[in-house]
Amino acid sequence: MTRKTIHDVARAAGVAIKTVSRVLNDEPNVRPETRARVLAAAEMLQFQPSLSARSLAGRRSYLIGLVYENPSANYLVELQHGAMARCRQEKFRLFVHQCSGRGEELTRDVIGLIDQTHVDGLVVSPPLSESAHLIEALDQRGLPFVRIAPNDLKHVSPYVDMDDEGAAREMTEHLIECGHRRIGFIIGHPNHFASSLRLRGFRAALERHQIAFDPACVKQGYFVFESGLEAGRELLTLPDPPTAVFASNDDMAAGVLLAAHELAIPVPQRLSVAGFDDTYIARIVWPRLTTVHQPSYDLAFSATDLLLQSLKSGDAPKTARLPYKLIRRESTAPPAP
Amino acid sequence: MTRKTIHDVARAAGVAIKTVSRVLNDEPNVRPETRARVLAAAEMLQFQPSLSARSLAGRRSYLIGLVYENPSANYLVELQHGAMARCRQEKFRLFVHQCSGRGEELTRDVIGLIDQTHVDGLVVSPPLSESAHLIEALDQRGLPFVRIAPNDLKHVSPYVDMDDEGAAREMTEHLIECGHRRIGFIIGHPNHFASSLRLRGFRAALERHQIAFDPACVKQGYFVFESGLEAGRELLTLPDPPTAVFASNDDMAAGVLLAAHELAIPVPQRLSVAGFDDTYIARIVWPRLTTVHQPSYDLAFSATDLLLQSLKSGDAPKTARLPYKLIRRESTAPPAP
DNA sequence: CTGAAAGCGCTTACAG
DNA sequence: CTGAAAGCGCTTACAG
Repeated sequence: MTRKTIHDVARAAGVAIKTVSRVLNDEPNVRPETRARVLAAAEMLQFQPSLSARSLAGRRSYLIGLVYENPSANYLVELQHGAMARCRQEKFRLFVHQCSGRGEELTRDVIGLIDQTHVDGLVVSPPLSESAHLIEALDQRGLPFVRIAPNDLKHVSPYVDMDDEGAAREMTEHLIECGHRRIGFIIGHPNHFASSLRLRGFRAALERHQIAFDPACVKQGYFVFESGLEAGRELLTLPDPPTAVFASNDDMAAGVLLAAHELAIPVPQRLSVAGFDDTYIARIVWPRLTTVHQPSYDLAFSATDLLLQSLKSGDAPKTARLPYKLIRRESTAPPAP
Repeated sequence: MTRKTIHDVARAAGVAIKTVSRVLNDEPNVRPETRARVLAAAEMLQFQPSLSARSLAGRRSYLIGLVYENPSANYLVELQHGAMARCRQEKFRLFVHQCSGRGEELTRDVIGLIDQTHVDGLVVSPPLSESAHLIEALDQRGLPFVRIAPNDLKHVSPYVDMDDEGAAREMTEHLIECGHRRIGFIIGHPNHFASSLRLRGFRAALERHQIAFDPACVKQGYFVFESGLEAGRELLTLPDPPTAVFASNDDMAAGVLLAAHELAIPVPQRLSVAGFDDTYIARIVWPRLTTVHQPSYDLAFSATDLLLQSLKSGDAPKTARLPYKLIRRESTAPPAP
């Protein structure tokens, strides 16, 4: 059962390999009936063009890379599947690549990926999308790439993002409207630009409602469960503890929930907890989390879409801002009287 | 900044390209000093061999495929990273591929992946590792593959697994030793062979301790949270509800936890809940889950290792059985008096 | 609208 | 121990 080649198809269809190539690549200048004959032959032989041959001969590999660092599993899988789904529509394949290192080492790692695999372009997820060193190297390399949730919006490369600041502001206002005045906040990982945007949104809501910002109510977290647990413990054992805590992602919010349970503080009766992202865990913890739905799948799908478009047209880069959505569940409520 | 080729390296080192090729592939018959010269030149030029060229010219692509269907995010990411880690050690790259369809359609999907990407071998995760149609097609194709947790242990291809039955038996005995006599069980997805193994282990423990098996206490689940929630509600509203529930994975156990919370049944005081897998969620729900640690990362690492070995040697296939571990946390305790 | 030739960057099979 | 030639399966650039 040896692999069929373009020659087999050409022979079966009674044409030259160039014609087969034309049909397969949807190039013009093939008579409809010739095209049909080639297609039939390819179908009959179950022909699959060799990616390596295409990649070596042509200037395109039909391969796209998705690079990431160390996001939470749920977020990562959504990114992957969003990007894969878009690739599949165009017969592209996706290389997912977990990067290592920072700065120069990171850049070397990614450039190595590019040189070895000949990917046509890259989808760069946060926080890699914020690495100035990497972005510069990619620029210099001339390889098309699209960033997800970047920090530098003035850069020429396409990107997709959501309004992190607005979403955080809206969530904070939800808590304020519930009647909370003393609200704790857990900042995300310092390497993620989104962290500062979410903090900014939180502060903006306080200001708008003329609630004083109390630094004691703000803790640094790292987007992981344990950091939320720890911050939660600290906040809830404050002399004057907050009646609500807004964590910058769901994992940390789950940590706050556990801290509350440990301290036998009922949620939401005596404490409201809000998260961010609306990942799987927001729906499986108890009580289920009020959170901001971040469209991770769509962000990746859309980023891949922009990448594919720019590969086709070489056009001016575009951007896309995707909508978020406040999801109210059982973890938030008015404070106890 | 055009890509460096083997010719550039050959020129810089003053040798023929064949010699560069030898050095890069660790072939014998190169004088140490020649080798050193080539290595230095490659390093200086930051040379990265083209995967497509290697793949097209040689019989190896240095590419491995990890195929999966639709596992939970945490499990999937562990598999991916385990396989990637082993690949990286050998300068292989990993293609992760989410399969679609069943039976013939599935097979076509995977064969398409093979034909297009020229992967050297496949790591086949459950439940694909149980698809007779796929396995047969792979056999016929002559492509090396390693199965994770297969159902057919007599097949000649290598596999890795863990003792699902023994683990389930041990967990059930833990509950029995706590003093539980009426124990609910939630079966995993019917397409997964592990589901029946875990059920078998559960029943074996009951028998061993002469506890009657009550079909009313056993519910069918599908390895997803919602199915655990539903099964949990049914079990806990039984006229004579169980004092402990053993779910075949953590996601479903989290569902049982939520059902208990809804019904205001304190865990573990009035209900013990046990899971299986020890994924991330086991540590973030409340109370944290007593569960079986399934070595997913290691399973994938080990599967990839077997695959790489068989690619090198063409040797007789091997198998590996990895150890599991009972993890006791706060969700299980003796029943209320 | 169609095709014959050259070449992508490597490895294989062979020669020395 | 080292190298010159042929070829992997496609696409590019060109010719008709």
